[in-house]
Amino acid sequence: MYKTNSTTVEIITIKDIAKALNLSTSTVSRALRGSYEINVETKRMVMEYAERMNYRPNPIALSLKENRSRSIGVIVPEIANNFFSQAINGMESIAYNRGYHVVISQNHESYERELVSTQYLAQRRVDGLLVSLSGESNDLEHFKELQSKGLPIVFFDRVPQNYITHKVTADNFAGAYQATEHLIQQGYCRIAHLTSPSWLSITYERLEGYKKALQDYEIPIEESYIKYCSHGGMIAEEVENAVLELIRHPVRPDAIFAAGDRLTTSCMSLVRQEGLRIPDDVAIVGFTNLVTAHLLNPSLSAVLQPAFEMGQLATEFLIDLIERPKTTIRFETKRLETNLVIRGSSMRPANK
Amino acid sequence: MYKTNSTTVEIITIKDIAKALNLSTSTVSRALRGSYEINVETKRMVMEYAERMNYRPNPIALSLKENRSRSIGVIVPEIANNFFSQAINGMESIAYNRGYHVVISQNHESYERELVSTQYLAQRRVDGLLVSLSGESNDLEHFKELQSKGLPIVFFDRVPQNYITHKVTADNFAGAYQATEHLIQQGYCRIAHLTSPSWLSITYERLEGYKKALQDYEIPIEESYIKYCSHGGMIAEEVENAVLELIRHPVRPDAIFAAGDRLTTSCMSLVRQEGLRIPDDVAIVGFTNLVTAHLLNPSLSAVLQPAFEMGQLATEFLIDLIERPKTTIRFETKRLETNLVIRGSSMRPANK
DNA sequence: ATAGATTTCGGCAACGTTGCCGACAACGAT
DNA sequence: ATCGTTGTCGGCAACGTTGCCGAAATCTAT
Repeated sequence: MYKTNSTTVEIITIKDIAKALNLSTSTVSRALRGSYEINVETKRMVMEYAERMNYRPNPIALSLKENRSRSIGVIVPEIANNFFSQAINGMESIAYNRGYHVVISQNHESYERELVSTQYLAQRRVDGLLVSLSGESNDLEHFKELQSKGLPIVFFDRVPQNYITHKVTADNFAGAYQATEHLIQQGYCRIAHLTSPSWLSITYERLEGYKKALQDYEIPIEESYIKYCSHGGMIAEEVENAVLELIRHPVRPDAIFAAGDRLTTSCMSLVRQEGLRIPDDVAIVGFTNLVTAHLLNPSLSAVLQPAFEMGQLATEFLIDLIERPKTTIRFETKRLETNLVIRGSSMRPANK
Repeated sequence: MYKTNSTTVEIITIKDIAKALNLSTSTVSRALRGSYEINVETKRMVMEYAERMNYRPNPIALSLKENRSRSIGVIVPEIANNFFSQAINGMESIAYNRGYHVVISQNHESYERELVSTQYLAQRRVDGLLVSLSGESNDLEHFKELQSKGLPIVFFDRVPQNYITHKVTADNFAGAYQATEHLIQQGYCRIAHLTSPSWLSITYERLEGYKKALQDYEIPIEESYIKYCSHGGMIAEEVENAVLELIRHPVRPDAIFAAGDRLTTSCMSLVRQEGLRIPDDVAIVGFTNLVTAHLLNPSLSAVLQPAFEMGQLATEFLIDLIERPKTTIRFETKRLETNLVIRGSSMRPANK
């Protein structure tokens, strides 16, 4: 007895099958997709042979022919960010179920790299794009051009204002409002806001929530308490300057509401490095999905975004756009609720 | 005066250029690559027109023709892991400089998904693969088959033992030795080890380092102090059971050396949840690149891996394999030094 | 002036696949 | 017997690009 080796060593094509079975390539092709035009017996033969030889259609040839790839491109600022990696997991969960692959790309908060990633994915004929804007992107022509060519794009998290398509965000306004209100209710009244580049949607919305909470509690808005980091925390020096300016402010804030993983962690580091206690000297609430929030010293109060669900929803939107016939679509902007988790970093100190 | 619109709206191909300029596609093709066979004047004309129309060669057509894609595939267990995301950044830094794109894929510690990812990338004709094995992978036939078909593969971090190719790892043995030795020197003597699936290279090497340190200091090895989590921390219950078994051990360990982000953070959570103090009741050292390590409560002692450099090195290896003519290569296994950072979680308590 | 060399370009095929059209046989209906 | 129908299949073209071969025109050398 000898052992049959059923695993392929060479890559087999439809041509090889045709040759081996004395058929034409078109017949094999149709047999494999089960066309009614082909004799049942022939179909069986072809399918068995294909199975045995472990035939897999060449997706590149299909992409070239059909001008699509059954994959969707994702462009995020950083994968080393809990929010984004969770969102990506949500995207994968939906995409795979609907027969799409997910191609991940980073823009590293750079407009240049966002451009390059976008071009790359478009050239590889992804069927759609899921995008969270880089901190540098105010020009969106590259997206608009692709969309006008028929490439569906759905934005999530960092979405552009004047852009007509589906968008998925967290309710940044409400999240920021709750965080600020919580700080106020804990007795803090000089509340600073450390945030991302001013032109980003998330920045604006969170800022508005922050301001509204202050107004509702009749706390004057102090502009020098609001610090933008135009590189979103990618440049350590920038964050350092911002935080130090807050800490060394003539009237030092007694609380900081920080946006994003990096800003929040940097903020905590610097505050402690400067010898201040959290929350006794400065309380902190972060707009972050850090998985280690509960392990920090002190444990970090945080506004959580439903990252996984946002990824899922954005993907469902996108795939609908891809597969829906060219009906006129009413584009939606979906806001998902955030979740404020209160921990040690924002608790009212005993002596206050 | 009217505004000339220089941006393309339609995707332009070499055929379009040929038609517009009354040339053949082959001439245009050669003109664009600057072939000596083409008249300087013609070349100029073609190039100018291509530039103006924003021509970009279709990478899919090229992939089909040349059977390669100028991109390399990366398969990691999780991108939501500081070590891997840092490594990926290292990969990108090298790859882009050498004209390759990086396609990221996750296996979520599952053999099934590793298979799917591998097939996908291979079918998309990536020029090479950078792989860190899933916690479930002991069968490596899918990689061997691809390699035998000529696809270069470089493993990093979690590398297979019996597999002939380049490999890049941290010096897990030395890192574990140092961590264990440090704990011993701090006065801990019942040192447990919480680690990844037993069949992974990193598990074995770290375990050996841990054992060697114990031996060198004449501390008996207690097998019940060694806990494997065969899903690498992906399943909360598994980690919980392992940690609880340690904590509720008749002779409770006074220190835990944990491997990986998830195992370390889960371990800290559970230990504290059980009402034990770190490091007073149980000291902890993690084999992890957690960026928040210094912010944890207590700050976490950790063995750091040079993730970025590992990514770079692995990519250099891979691209060399891709581009090197079929010379007989001496495959290397490179070990990079780890870095033990000592913080609060492993300091000797005062009363000991 | 003629043969050969050089310059400059076009045609064809191929990568793997599918859509479209046409071919041919067998069949039933008139 | 003739015609249209149905069932099966093959051939060709196309997606975008490049390699190979050949062809025409011009130039060089004798």
